[in-house]
Amino acid sequence: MTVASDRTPLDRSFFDRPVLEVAPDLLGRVLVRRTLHGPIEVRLTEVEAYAGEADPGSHAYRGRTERNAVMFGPPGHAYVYFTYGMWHCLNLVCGPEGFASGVLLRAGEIVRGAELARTRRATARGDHELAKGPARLATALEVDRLLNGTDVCGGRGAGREAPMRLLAGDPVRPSEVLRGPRTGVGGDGANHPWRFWIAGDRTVSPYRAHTPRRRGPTRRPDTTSGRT
DNA sequence: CAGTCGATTCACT
DNA sequence: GTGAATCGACTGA
Repeated sequence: MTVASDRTPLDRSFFDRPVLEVAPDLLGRVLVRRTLHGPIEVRLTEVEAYAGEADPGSHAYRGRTERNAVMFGPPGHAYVYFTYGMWHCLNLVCGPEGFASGVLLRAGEIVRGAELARTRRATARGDHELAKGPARLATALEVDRLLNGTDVCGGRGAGREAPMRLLAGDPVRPSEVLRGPRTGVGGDGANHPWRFWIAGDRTVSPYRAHTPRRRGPTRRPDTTSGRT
């Protein structure tokens, strides 16, 4: 018998803890995304922690920039970035403020609004693939840079109108949580086991090691042909 | 200011 | 398993 998911919104104190404590605690929680066409809800099954300016794998490494500014702000806000010229990824900022930590939401199970999600994720072969991967999750939830900085704890008055909220859901038992190295992270940041996922869940994305960019001859404009 | 490459995904061999 | 797609942030000169 399945216990009904707890729809109590999580408040800011949930995020105002060390990121390595928050990350595994996010598994089984439910993120509600309110779109123009209706709500989409995802039960988080895979996350990764990024731990401050000293973490070589983090966008916050080497300090604050315009892009990563949200990570340096208060916990409970969304850090959304654009990558590979076509994808968005969604993070939730953790405490303490100024430490620049965040949790990348890597995968989840769409538990409401699958039809809506499917319109943006037409190539998904099954519902379990709708949010199987960080860019897929952001796409399924219609998350883009406009949501960067969004308060997911919904301050006063933001309640029902908030574009994103995090609900208590059904946190998983520690015995169900596995951890390992972060996906796609290279260099000195590769070895920390800061990726957390729910054991045996089909919506968890496959691990991939960092793939260094193929170094080819740089194609520069051919100045030896054409008119001179 | 130009070069490099990314917390990825998809099509194809 | 390999390579392309695609653009903007970041870096170093």
